[in-house]
Amino acid sequence: MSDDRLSRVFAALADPTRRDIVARLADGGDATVGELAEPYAVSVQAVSKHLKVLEDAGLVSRRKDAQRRPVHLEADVFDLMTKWIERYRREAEDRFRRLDAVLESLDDERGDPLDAPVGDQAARPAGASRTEEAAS
Amino acid sequence: MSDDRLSRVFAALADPTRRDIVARLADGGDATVGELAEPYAVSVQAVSKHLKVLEDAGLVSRRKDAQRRPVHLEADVFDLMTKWIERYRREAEDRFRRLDAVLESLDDERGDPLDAPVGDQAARPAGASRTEEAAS
DNA sequence: GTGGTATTCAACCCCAAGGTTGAAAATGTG
DNA sequence: CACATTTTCAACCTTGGGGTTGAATACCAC
Repeated sequence: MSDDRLSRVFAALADPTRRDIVARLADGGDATVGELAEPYAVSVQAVSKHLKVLEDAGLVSRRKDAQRRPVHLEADVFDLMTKWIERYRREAEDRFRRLDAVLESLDDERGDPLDAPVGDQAARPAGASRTEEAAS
Repeated sequence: MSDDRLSRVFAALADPTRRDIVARLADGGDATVGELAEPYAVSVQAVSKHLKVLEDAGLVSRRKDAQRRPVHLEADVFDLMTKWIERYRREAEDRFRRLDAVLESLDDERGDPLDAPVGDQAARPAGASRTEEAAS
């Protein structure tokens, strides 16, 4: 469970330590594993694991510099998230606006509400209209 | 670990089924637990648990309508995520621009690079400048 | 080559996450 | 009241995530 890209990204950011690492890379620039591990109470190995998670999610990449592995933040992934979020935020707001319109029209002329089958609050269960396919 | 708000939100969205539920609420409007569970292969109880996770994260709320519990998408949380993402995306880009400037100035006059201690690519380990406090 | 430093690999705990089934709770309906 | 419907609660199982420690790897410095 959770092997698609978005799942990995969200899962990676669900951990405060990993979010903090991202934050530090964002305003501190690239850093080595040791540097990144220093502030935390946990072992270097643990941080190394965290970095692997971030890497698998595509949030960071590791360069190779002698025995050091400087970690670099890949800002592109943010776009992926933003896109997902914005898409559904938008839809939710649109639907909301449509609902407002319906309520208004109901209030006004007290008759059949346009064409949008919005909401169905506590009315008949509708039952068949669900669209599928998890987020692209 | 992971009891703060953002952690719960990201963790909630790390599951494809839960993301799908959010997506369906976003463009289908409120729906009951049964309706939401119908498309999936899993039990209704499992979906009920998913909804609890979403609710604890503040992504949805449940109204009370007889024995049904219509689920409603709380679009506000999206702002929280967007804010977090945008903040660090911005910083990363700023840092990037600053780096460009430094490289440019190095290229130009071949001397001490302004004041911003950007990047330190493979130079001395710097060692002490890390700022703390995980994302608010 | 010997040694020190930086990072990962491997084996191992512990516990929370997602799933199951079965029963209980809450509420409309004959 | 008896019953069907919708949802949650409770107990349980299995898997994976985050942590640990100890060894292996890779590289620079002497």
